[in-house]
Amino acid sequence: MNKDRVAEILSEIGVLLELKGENPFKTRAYASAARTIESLSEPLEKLVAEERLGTIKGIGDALQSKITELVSTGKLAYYDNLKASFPEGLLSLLQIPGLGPKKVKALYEKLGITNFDQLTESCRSNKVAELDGFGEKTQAKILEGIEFRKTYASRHHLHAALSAAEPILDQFRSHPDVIRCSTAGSLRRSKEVIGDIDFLVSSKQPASVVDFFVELPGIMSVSAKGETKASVVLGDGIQADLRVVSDREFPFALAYFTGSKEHNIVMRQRAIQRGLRLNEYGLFRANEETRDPALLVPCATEEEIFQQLNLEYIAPELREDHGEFAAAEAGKLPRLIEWTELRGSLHNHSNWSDGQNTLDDIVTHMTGLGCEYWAITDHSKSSFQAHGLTPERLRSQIKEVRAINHRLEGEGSSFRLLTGSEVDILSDGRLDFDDDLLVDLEVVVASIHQGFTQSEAETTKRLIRAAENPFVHTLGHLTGRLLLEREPYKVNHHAVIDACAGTGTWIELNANPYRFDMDWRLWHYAKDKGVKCVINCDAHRQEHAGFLRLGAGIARKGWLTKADVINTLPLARLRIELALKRGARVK
DNA sequence: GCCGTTTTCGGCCCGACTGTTTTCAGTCG
Repeated sequence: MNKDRVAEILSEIGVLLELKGENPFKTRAYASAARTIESLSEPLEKLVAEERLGTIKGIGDALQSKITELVSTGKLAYYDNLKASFPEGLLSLLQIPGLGPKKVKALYEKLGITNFDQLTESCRSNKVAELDGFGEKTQAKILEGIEFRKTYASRHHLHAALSAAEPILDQFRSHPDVIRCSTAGSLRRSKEVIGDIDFLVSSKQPASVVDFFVELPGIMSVSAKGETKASVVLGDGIQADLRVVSDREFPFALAYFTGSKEHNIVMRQRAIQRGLRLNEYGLFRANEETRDPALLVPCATEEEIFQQLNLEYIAPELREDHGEFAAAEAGKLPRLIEWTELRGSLHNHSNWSDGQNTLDDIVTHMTGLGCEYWAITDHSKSSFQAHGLTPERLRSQIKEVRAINHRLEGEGSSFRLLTGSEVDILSDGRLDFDDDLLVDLEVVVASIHQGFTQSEAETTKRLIRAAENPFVHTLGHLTGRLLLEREPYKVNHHAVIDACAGTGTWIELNANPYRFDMDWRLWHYAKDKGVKCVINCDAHRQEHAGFLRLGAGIARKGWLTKADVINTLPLARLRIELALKRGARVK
């Protein structure tokens, strides 16, 4: 039983207790313990074995004994009994907007509703509207929610949310009543998957801005609209929320709505410890909730709020309560990488395998973007589905790349293509090409493309074996996950990272927004082990060069700096590192 | 269920909006 599964069970216990109508603080204790366990940096088994669980904040006697039971026996009687007291599927009803634990409880107890079909049926026959606390509108909203859920996913890839948000932000920027504006929430924190888009605006005319927002073209429906906030559904099914505040309140509201929730809780607690109150309206010298301007500690920017709480400025990407407070207090926050520091991508495809563009097109486009280099790493022969290259075709591609580089040199261009391969890691961990071919390539990325069903131990062993090949520079997309589509294959990340630390092998941060693989939560560990990151586009068409920006956002979430990322190096230095990686093990 | 320089009980982050109510509970972020 791994820690993710333990966290999942604790979090589910929290929800089930809510459905039971338990003390909300008790349910919160389970939810908070789940988050704590999920973000542990050392193995849960070790903590349990050494009986150190109780030393973790938020885990007391009761949770310690439950987690110990889970980890050592793989089961938890308390959870099994609790789960058995509710019908299967009841929890899924919570996914409908407007339905929380209390309403789901009422639907279950009064009407015996346990699934979507029964709920639809009861709404259609008007039974739901007759319940206490429900009404016509609630009933209609539930039906709408069920329908919406069928049509659209409730969560979205980062690039989809960004492309929907940026034009709207531009509209706000040019609106005369808007003073300052920003996105907030998970989008601003650069989370890999976004639930909804949050906009924050400061204005002296909030009503005018709210009206403007709900009237924007491309808005499908308006779900809520008040004096200072509104919720809409955009054309592509993404929900967007707007909040309008005064300009004095803007930095406080920005910090508040950027979150994360966990981060905010700590911020508030820090304020309370200093005899202050922090909310979305300000930081106040008071012991109770207030909005009294006379008590305000004025802050013009987010930076000043952090200062008042004796913290270094914490970048939005780090606001997950994953150690940022300890570092900010000690003045030890890293200077995070900027996407403009990236100079090229070391894992990309061309029309030689499954990419769209010719080598010449790639040169023109990437030169135009200001890149210094671009590695061509088409698939290897076992990836039939992707027209993987045979050794012969790869040899001719190497010749063509060299010819192009020769031509570029003659033209006085400093841009270079790099020869390479995304070589398949076969089921037993061997590579799809022999070493005598790999040695002739400048860049080798090794990735898994088949055999997803192997056990965690087998896949881990496979990756480690690939990492140990001296000609491999980088392990590509470690888990093969496709966000919101395909589960990652099971990998013991820590073991793979440890192995890479030993061999000097780099790990890819695949910047394709469907992948963002390796996950940001693991980079801090990799960085501490001295493992370098390569932020790769895995580009299959030239527009994918834009993924570099997204990848840098994810790298920032992983606490990475310019020095941690190989492809911030200028070409000459990169070539030295590419050679050193091999030279360290090959004479 | 957790926690403690307010310490073994009594707190636990808190405000906006909606819908159902007629003063507030539930949901959401």
